[in-house]
Amino acid sequence: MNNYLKIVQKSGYKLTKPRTKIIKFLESQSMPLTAKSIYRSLGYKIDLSSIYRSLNIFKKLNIVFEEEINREAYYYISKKHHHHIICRKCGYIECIPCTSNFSHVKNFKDISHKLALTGICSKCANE
Amino acid sequence: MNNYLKIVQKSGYKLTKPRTKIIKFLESQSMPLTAKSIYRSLGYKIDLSSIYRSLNIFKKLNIVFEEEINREAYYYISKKHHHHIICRKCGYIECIPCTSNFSHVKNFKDISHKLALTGICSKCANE
DNA sequence: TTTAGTGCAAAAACTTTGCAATTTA
DNA sequence: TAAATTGCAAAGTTTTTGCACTAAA
Repeated sequence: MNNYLKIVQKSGYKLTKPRTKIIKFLESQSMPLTAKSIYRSLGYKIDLSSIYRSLNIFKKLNIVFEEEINREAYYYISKKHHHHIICRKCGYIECIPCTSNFSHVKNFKDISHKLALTGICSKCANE
Repeated sequence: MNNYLKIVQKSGYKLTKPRTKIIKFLESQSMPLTAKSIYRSLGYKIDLSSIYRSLNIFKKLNIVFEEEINREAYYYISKKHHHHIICRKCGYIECIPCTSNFSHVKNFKDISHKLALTGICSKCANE
């Protein structure tokens, strides 16, 4: 069985149809998406509140990662946390590997971070 | 006159009492604050919508910088952009200088970034 | 005096929650 | 069959907006 689904099940959560559909859909996507766009992509069949509930569980399990863009949460499924840069003009997105673990920050343990990157992509810059 | 106030005025904005109060208050604070906590700190006398409007102007003028924590906007006044790390247990905040300009990210120009850092402070870690 | 800014009330947008009905294990 | 999960409706938050009144230049 799909690895992510196994993680859900082994963590004591039930493997329901909505959860399975959300995970399979996220696996087919390479870029971060809002809860609403997942809702739309799944044909409005799974309730938005259930999507949020599932995503919150997946976040806890480190299956799904969240980033914030303009005060909106975007979600992506991945084995490892990374970052994205978004074009402020056209919305084009690229992945950026995560380079820093912030180990240079003293006085704090268990540091987690979110990076919101925006810019103007080369296509838009040449227009 | 206060430097920040001068910038507001020279940029063509009127130097109103609410704007002056917000700037002076932010100058007295060393850590980022939400709009609501500014509202509260100013005795609920300046309307929350005016606080948001002012902050949005100050952001444009690069007087005030914004960061997002748990989908909430935090604002701080500063000559230069920097970062903050917040303790997930007690809320204690420390400043972190900004080290990367993301010039290694190719394909994008005019890159701007927001970093949301959380961790467990040494005090909470020893409890 | 003219224009910009404020306060108020209401709206908009995103996310969470309570609860009865349904599904999983 | 017991317990967890879903859908629905409603509420909660944060942020924005329209408009008449007020204040700054």
